Amino acid sequence: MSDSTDANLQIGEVAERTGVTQRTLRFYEEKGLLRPPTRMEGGFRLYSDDDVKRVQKIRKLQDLLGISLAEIKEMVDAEGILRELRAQYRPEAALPEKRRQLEKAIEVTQAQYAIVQHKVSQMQEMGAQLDERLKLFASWMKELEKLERETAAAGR
Amino acid sequence: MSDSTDANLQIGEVAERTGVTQRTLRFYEEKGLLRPPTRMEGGFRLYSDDDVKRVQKIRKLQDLLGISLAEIKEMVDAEGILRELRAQYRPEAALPEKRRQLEKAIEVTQAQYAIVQHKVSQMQEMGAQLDERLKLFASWMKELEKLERETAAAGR
DNA sequence: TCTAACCTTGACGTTCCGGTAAGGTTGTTC
DNA sequence: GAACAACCTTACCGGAACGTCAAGGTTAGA
Repeated sequence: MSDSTDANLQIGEVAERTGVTQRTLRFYEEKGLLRPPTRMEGGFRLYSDDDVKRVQKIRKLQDLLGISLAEIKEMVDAEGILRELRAQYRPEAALPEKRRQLEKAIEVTQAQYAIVQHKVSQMQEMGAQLDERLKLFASWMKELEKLERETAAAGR
Repeated sequence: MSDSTDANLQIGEVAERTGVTQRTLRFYEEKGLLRPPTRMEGGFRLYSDDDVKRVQKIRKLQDLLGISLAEIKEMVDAEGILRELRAQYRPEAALPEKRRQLEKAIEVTQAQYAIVQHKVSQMQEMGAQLDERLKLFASWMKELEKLERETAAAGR
């Protein structure tokens, strides 16, 4: 079984895999969205596959939901809790602590779900409007073409 | 029939109706997203109902599609063309010009439609994942509660 | 006429990075 | 083992899309 936390990717590799710039990866680190990676002797950053996944998650949340990095941090931190919960499932002790973590994760996930549902319905509405408009344009275009043919025939 | 281009709203009114700040309205004007409004003698800006609608359109595009103001400008300009086409429908003259405008409007609208469809499907996928996760959380929660009850019973 | 509420134009601050500079590290080749 | 390209480091400036004062002008009502 592979330890998925072994860090062996340099920043360039991660940038390529995730489609973000090295600048962005350092920025996320600065803002606490990525844990400070381990370093080589010379100071080069070393990332793990988990880091790659985390970056991909961040980008998806940004792209689809269009929310701030601060909010995204809350969400991905909740993901971290999920991993923790799953990993040490279950030491039987510290039940109240686990319960709080789980409640927090549920809360964040529900909020995220609500945003998604809301946006989906808004966008479907928008899509319908655009579709109608395209049909209108198509009919206008036919009108125009007819007029053009008539003009051409008259001018002949 | 009311001339919808009569400008009688001050910037504060418009800000309130649209939910954006006055700063944002001035910024949109600066960037060409809103036509420079007429002014009162003292220099106060006067907006029309059409301006309000335009601002609402801009915000919706930004919020739902998360695209740049430059791209939004293209889209709302295309809307303007639509209004023009509809208004002077049809002076019979300048057909090639009209055709080009219409083609541009169709192109922009189709691009917008494609973005919407793509995002909708991505978000639906995300919604499904979140739903699954919530179910998982719910089952964990039940587990936790069972453990708590057992612990309480043993400690009694 | 005076005052509260509203507006004006700056100018600087913030978020989320992109670009570029000036220099250190790594790995390969001669 | 010295050179060299490719890769990395920190650091700082720039831009988009505004937020937030600041200092003063305008309007409408008492």
